[in-house]
Amino acid sequence: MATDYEKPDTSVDCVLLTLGEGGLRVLLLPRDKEPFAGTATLIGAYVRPQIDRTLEDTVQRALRDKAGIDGVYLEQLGTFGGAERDPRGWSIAVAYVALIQTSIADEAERRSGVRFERVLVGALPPLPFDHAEIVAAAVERVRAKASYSTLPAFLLPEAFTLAEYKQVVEQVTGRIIDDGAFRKKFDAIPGLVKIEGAKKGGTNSSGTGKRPSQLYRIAAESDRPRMLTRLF
Amino acid sequence: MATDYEKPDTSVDCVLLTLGEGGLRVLLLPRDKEPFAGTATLIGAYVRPQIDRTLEDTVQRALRDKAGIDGVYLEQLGTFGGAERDPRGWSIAVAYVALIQTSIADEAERRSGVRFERVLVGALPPLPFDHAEIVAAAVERVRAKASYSTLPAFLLPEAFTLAEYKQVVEQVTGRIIDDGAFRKKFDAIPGLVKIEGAKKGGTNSSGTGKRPSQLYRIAAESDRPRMLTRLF
DNA sequence: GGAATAGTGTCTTTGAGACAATATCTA
DNA sequence: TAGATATTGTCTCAAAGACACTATTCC
Repeated sequence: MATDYEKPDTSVDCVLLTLGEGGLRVLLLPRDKEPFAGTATLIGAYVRPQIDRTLEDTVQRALRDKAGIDGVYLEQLGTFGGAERDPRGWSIAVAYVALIQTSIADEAERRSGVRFERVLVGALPPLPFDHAEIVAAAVERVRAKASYSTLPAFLLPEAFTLAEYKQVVEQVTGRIIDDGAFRKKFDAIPGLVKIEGAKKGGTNSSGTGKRPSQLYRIAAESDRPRMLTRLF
Repeated sequence: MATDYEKPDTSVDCVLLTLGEGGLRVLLLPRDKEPFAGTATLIGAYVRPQIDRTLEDTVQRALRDKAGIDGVYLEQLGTFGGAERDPRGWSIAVAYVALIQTSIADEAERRSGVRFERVLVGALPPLPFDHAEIVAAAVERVRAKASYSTLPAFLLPEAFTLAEYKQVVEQVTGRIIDDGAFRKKFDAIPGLVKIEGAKKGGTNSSGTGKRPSQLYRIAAESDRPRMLTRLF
C-alpha cells in the first residue's frame, strides 16, 4: 500500500461502435445502478485488482459480462478524471473504443438477451456523467484514423469488398472520395489482402447488383489496424 | 463511495521534455521513497482528491512541488495500469507529456535547488516501473506531432527564428528538410506570427552569424499547439 | 442487348523537393 | 568587399483528383 490518502474510484468505460443505418452508431446499455439507473450509458466497470490483471482485462470483462461480447479490437482513448464528473465524488475513467461488425452485436443480443440502444453518433441523447464528451472523443479518433490506418476494416465482416470499405471511410469521415483515386490507394494498402473468389449481389441499394466484386480481408498477422501515412 | 472492492493506487507521471545538446532530452529526478529510492524517474504524484480537482491539477502540483516548474504545456499521453507494473501491486498511472524550453529548466534548478538528470531520449538509463515504456510513448507522440502541429514551438523560447524551428523539427523527427520547402510551409502555418524586429548573431554554430533573421512567436490566442494537415 | 456495377487508363493540376539565384547583414 | 547566413524563385517530378473508358455479370 502506497499512500494514506483516500483514493479515487477507478473504472473503465467503453465506446462500443458499429455501423448501422445512417452511419456510425454507439451501442448503449441502461445503467443498472443509481445514480442514473435506467438511463442509457457507455459500457463500463470498476477496476477490480483481484480479478483483472490489466486495464484491458477490465474492459473485456465489462463487455463480456454486460454485453455478451468477446475479444474485440480495443483502443485506449484517454482518461477522464476529476471531482466533478461523477456526483458521487472524485473518479477516474479510462476510456476505450471498441469496433465491432454489426453481426456481432446482433448475435450478442440474441444469445445473451441484452438490448442495445444503437444511436447515431450525430444524434446522441443526453448522457450521464461526462459520457457525451467521451463519445465525442471516440468519434473524433475514429474519424481521424479512418484516413490513415486500416481501422475501418474492423467495422466490417471478415470478407468485404472495396466498395464496402470505401463506403465506411466515406460515412465516417463525411467526405466523398473519387472511385479511381480510392482504388489506387486501396491496392497499395498493406494489411489488407485479396481473397480468391468473388461476391454476388453487389453492394448497391437496389440489391440486384450485376458484376460481382473482389473480396478482401485483414491480413492474418495483423489483429490491429496498420498505420499508414495518409491514405485518403 | 461506489464499490466495496479494493481500489488500485492511482498516480500521474509526467515526461518532462526539453531540448539540449544532441536533441530531445527527458528530465528525471531521483525518487525519494522506496522502492527504487535514489533512482532517476519520471516526475509523478499520487492523485489526491482532497487537493486536486482534476488530473491536470495533480500533474501541475507534482511539477510545482518536485521540480519547481509552473504552468507548462501539458498533453495527456495514455494510461498505464495493471498488476505487474509496480512491485507494490495493482496501480494505474496516467501519463502526461510536458514540453518546456531549456531556460525554464535552468531557472527551476537555480531557484528551487533541484538537479535534473537530463538524458537523451535515445540513451535512457534503466528506469524503474514501466517508465521506459512511457518515455518511448512520449517520444513517439512528440515525433509524430512535430510534423503536423505547432508543438515544436513549445520547446523554444518565446521568440524564435525559422531556422531554430526547423532545427527542432529535424532533431525530433530525424529527417533533414529542404530549406526552401520548409519556408513555404512555415509561412502558411496559422498559430505562428512574425514579430517586427530582427535578431543578431544567427543560429549557426560558429556564432558569428551574418544576416539577422526574422523572429516569430506563438500566436497569443493559442496556448496549445495548432493541429494541421501534415506540414513537413 | 440493356442495365448496373466493377475496375482501368489518362489527363490535369497541385504540391513537394532540389537547387539556383538574390538579399542583407558583419567584419 | 568578402564571407556567411537569410530569403526568394524556378524547375522537375510525383502524387491526387477528375473523369472517361472498358469489363463483367444478371436479366
